[in-house]
Amino acid sequence: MVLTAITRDRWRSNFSEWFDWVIEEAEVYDYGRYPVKGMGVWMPYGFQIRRRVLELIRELHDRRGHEEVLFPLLIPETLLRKESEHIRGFEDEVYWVTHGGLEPLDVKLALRPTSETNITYYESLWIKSYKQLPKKYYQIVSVFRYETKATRAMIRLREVTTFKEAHTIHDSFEDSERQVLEAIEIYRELFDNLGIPYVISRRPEWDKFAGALYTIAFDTVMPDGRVLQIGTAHNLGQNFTRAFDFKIQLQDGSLDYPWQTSYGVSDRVIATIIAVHGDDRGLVLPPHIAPIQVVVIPIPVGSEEEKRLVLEEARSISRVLEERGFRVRVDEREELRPGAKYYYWEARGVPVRVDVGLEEVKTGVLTVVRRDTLDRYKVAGEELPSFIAKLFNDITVNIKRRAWDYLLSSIRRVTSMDEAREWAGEKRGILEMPWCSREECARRVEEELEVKTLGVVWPFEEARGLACPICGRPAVTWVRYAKTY
RNA sequence: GGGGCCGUAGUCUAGCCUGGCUAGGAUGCGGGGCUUGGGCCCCCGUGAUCCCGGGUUCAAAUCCCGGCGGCCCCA
Repeated sequence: MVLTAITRDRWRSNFSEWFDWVIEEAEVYDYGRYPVKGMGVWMPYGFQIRRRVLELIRELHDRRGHEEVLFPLLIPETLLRKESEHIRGFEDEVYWVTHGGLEPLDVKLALRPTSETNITYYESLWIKSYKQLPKKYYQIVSVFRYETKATRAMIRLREVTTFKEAHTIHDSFEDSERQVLEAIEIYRELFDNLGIPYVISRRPEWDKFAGALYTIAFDTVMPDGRVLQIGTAHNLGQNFTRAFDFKIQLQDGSLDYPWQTSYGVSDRVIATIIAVHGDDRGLVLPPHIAPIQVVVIPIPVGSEEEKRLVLEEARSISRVLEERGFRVRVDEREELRPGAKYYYWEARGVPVRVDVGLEEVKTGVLTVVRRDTLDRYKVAGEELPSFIAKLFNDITVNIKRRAWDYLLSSIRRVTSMDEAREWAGEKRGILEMPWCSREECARRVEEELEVKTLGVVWPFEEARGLACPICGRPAVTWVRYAKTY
């Protein structure tokens, strides 16, 4: 009866294949069949997961005074080219609309790769005074990037269908700095809420957002040991407002360019929920975002009368749980046997299962199984709602701790290149080394270990008394490297 | 940026090298029977412009060229 230990062998050793399998098996996202590279379809079950994540994102922004807006998808070339660093960073991956019907357009139209330019244009029309600031806008939209590298479902797309981009504007540099901190707090809260572990790094100069003063990034470690960027926050300084010649009146009556920040998260948040919590049987969803939180499986055995009793009991349990606010489904399908249903709902990550057979009907004691560990419990019927509520909490805590344990065990802090080379032999996770902060040294490490620089540990951490393992100069801080997606 | 592998029912796959028969199987789906405490079994049925376009040939899923798409490795 108990062949219910969870395994994560495929999850760990064959992550790409596992990921493609799970999003299809759980009917989250149909990828690879659409006749345009890098584009996929959110299926009903996946859409519901996505919707709950978006609700959370909206709540976190709204609570802190952000206002949701919706800007046009098409950005004329003239706007996109206003800020020179910005266009240089995006130029080779922009999709262009060049025709209206058969007519070639005078001004090409970009499918937005991001919206700094058209939003700044409107801000310059709307905002005239420091009294209107700070202003915090956000939108959740599709963005397009003509990726030339291999695309992957939900992780590297040409149409990013779920891009939450926030754009803020301030009357001083200090206030924009405070805003970057708020952005970091929002993302901490978002990822903590979803049980997603992360490290925060300040990206190196050569890898910051095109047009920004600097970029703070959230990264996580995938089961295969490669690192995925899951959120970024940029201080844009006055770069865009200068480019748009956008000035406001300050308290002392003078005119100056306002300061901006922008920060974003994408489909990758959902991909990460799937990746960090899943196992060889499929999804493991945090209860608060699971479309179905409890599935009741009737086990119809015996006489017709006994089958009827079992089904009625299953329905009655479902009603009670629904009244308590749980999202419940009774799987009454007659063509599937209970075992097949277990696999079905486990693949979809339903947090809790309740089995109802003749035994349960007779004794009033129910069999409850939690998805994250597959542990079984015997629970008296009247205690079921409170038991499940507590179980949700346990599951949330357990999967978060498990994910954090994995991330923390993937970080290796070293002080010499010998140790770094040893780490590179395994190529799993994140390497942290003292750094003199010169690009030259980081580039040497990138080249020798075949990694990318994630950036310096944020918040800033002194590397007291240590030397840069490359040049031997005194180290200023700690820097992170990893193989990335 | 460079290299390699691959594309056959919804899905997975055999056949391709060595061109020729009704493109075979599994799974799924529809119907029927039997069953139901961890992916039951049996019968019948259904489903493929063999990715697209061009070429070679009496004949192309198979060989050649181009495109589109997917996966992997290296920089």
